[in-house]
Amino acid sequence: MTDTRIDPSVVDDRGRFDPSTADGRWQRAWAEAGTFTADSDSAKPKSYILEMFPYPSGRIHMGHVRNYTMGDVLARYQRMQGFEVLHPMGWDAFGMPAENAAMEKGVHPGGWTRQNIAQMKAQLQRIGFALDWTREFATCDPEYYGHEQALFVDLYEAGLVYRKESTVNWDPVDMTVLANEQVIDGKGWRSGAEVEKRKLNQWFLKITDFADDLLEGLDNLEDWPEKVRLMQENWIGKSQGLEFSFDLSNGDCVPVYTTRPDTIFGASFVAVAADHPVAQALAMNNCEVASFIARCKKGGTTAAELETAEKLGFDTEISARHPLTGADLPVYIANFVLMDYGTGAIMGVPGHDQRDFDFATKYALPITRVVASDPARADDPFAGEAEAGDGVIVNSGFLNGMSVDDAIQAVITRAEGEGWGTGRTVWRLRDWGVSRQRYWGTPIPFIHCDACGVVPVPKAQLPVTLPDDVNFDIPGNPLERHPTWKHADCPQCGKAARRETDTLDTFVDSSWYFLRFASQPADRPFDPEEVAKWMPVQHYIGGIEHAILHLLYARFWTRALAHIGKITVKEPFAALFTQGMVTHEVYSYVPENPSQIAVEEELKGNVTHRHVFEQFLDPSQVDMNTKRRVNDPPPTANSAGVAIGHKWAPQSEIQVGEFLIFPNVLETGEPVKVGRVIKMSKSKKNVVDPDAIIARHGADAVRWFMLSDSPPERDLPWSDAGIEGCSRFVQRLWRLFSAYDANAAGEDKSLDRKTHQTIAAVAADIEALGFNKAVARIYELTGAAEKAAPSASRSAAIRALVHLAAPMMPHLAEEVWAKMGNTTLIADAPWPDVDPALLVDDEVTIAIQHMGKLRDTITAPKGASKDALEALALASVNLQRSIDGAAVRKVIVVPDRLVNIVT
RNA sequence: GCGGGUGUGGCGGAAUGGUAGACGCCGGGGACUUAAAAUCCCCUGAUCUUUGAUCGUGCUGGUUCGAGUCCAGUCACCCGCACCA
Repeated sequence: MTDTRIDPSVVDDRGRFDPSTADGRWQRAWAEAGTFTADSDSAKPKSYILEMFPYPSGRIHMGHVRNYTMGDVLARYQRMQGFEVLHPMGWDAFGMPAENAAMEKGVHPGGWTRQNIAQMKAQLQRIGFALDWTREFATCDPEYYGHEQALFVDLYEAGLVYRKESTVNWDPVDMTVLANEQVIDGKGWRSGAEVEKRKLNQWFLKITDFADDLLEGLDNLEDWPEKVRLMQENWIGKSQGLEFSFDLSNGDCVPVYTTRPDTIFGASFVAVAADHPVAQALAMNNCEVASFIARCKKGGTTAAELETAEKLGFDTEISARHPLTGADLPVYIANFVLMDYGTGAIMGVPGHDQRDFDFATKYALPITRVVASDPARADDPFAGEAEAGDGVIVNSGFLNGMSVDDAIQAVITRAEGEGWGTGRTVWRLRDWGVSRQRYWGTPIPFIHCDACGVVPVPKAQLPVTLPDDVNFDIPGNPLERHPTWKHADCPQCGKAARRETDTLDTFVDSSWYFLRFASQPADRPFDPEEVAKWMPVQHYIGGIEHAILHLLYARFWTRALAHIGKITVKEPFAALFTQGMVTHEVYSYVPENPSQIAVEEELKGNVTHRHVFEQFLDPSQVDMNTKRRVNDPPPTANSAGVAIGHKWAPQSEIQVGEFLIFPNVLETGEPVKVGRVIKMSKSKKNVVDPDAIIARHGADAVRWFMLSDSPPERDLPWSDAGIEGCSRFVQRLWRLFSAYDANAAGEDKSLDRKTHQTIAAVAADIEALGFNKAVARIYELTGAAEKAAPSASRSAAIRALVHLAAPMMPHLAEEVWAKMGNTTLIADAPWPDVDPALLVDDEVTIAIQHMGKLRDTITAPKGASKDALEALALASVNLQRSIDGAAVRKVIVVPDRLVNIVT
């Protein structure tokens, strides 16, 4: 335990707690004592608490504050419970925004990133997080990405890295590859040009080698949210299906794969992808086919776009022979069939697949029912959509009457027996493409040699560092056009060769950062023994938006490193928690010109083309204080004294209690439209800057707000009233603590009970991450202690409260702790003990119901017998009035809970 | 389009199938004050014939002595969909 020798005389002793001096004082005290520096050699049990590290965008936002406050409470609580806690912080520092800033502002991505990191670190420190800053790093540090390059080479040598062609979004005007988010409505975000699909040779990681293991591992992740495990399971998408071939009328054959062989009798067409060999062959001497294929190449590459795009088909006039019925099916080239999935060709079963249904409807192809709810309904028509559900097979020869599952097996067995097809397990999961044609990322450490092919850069030459002298005046990859960087000698033959100019997906950086936090030797990525001391992460906290990609990639990367013997853990995160977003109302207005009418129509709810004129407003620009009583005349000036007169619009007023609030622009008095409560985002300007709030209310009030009210997995709506309430509570606790008297005498049994029940409940709530419930209990105990007369019990309650508040409001807790005469830090204090005898009440309230409806409540001793409770209930006047003389048919007694009389 | 989730007072929410609305915010009334701020006390789901009752957890049904909770369907919103992080 650290003796900080705090001089109690420096502690503010006036009426109010003053965060502006206290926050910094305690932040310095923790830093000087090294309170939160994790000791790998400690004999204590270890706990690794981690929140998803931030992208250094420039400013910390409320979402970060919420995320890190939750982790911080856990870290501080676990220290109080006697754990040696590792709670590190770093920066996910590579990525596109730095390059965008470079293009827009002419700054270097590295300089911009470093500056952002410095700013954001200072912001985090002002909130008083219990972080071990000695382990901080950024993924753009060559020391970090150099080790990443070494690991990438290791995986390459283990056969887990390969190259293949794959499709990217290509902007034909900017001559550059676009990220999915840079494609808006199928057009490039800068150029506005229609995006094309283009093939490039790219690097891949063999995540599919681990598909089964990643899937099975989910079963053991009991402390992960069920929904995340389900999402990952569906994403991996293991399915049993049939691969078989159609013989074509032109002599070729087309292999197809289907997960629904049970519906094979319902097939009414065959469709191939635009870049399928059959389509390509036709295009050679048919320009109609060629132009159709070119049309299919337009548009973006995302699943959502592909699946919502209009279904387009081209009838090749080739026919395919159905292997069971012998029927001739038309063969189409279709834009919704993808070469990357399965075999690049499908059998179309319109009755039982929505995409096929849409396609068949458009091209007037037959739609046959082969699955029905009941054999008698074999010829029911379709209600305008496909039926993908379960049922009984009909109109299907030897399959009739079977269940879907049995029919799948029966078709596979028959196909294998007759030799025209084979059962196959396939995965929806695809290998992970890690190539990015960008500058600001980890260079892929390979050299292309005309003689030796692709050769890894020898470990001794790592890191391959990024050149600093680059410019972003023109689009495209600066590494590609750098005058010297890409010229290197082949490590094998020594001849002139070329460096790989692709960089790694930033998801690679975040797939092993937690290992580097646990151990950071200079000469290796990590030390396996040190890693084993801390891993797996005991609590991993971050946004639900990472439910699939980041978490699956990190699970894969950890397995891959275990596979090549680098570490012993396979599963990186023992428990996962996904927190909700911080949201805020959106404020907007339409300037007086060009159209006042548009405002009024909008305010009346008649939506117009407002978006053309709509201006979003920062919450600080909006006046929410101009109000009047319902029967008062309209306001003539806003709260800043600006005349509003004709600008006042009755439709824009919001009723709150007896008042009508007129939201308006502070500076001009223009009426403001208060929109929906959505995630804080720069584009909607509904952001609240944590710094301004901390400056005004102190770190503890902000932390308290982040934990209060909303369950942590749900969205938290920011409100000024809410933060003010939190700020008041900080002062209220301070006043209560000021009333502390170490020498008070006397016992208050019921307060003792409340104190011990609260200690136990708050501990349980924190362990279950139910921070909002822990907060409510602290409010209750605070209220009870305020109302109680001075006594030893009351002093004990106040002492307990200081401990309970310590993980949540650490600055206030330290201040009070010092005022109480302690010379140690409460951050080092143990969590208070609970007396089990005080956890149970001796009296309980029993609900008395008649036919399940509450009629009365009574107080009874805990553990009273069923007979006694029944007798007490029947004695109730209210109950007897409700029964009104009817015969009692049944009495249900739930001990210590209720009695229900059934008549 | 596909996969996953959420829905309870004016607002955020609480509630092992067992008293719906704990706790907080907002609002109202009062105390203290020359006044204000701060603080403290009381009230605060709706309706009605108000010592009491009826209704009420997105919507429609079902199971149960009893449903916010379980089941079926439905609507709305949110997250993800492989190059945003």
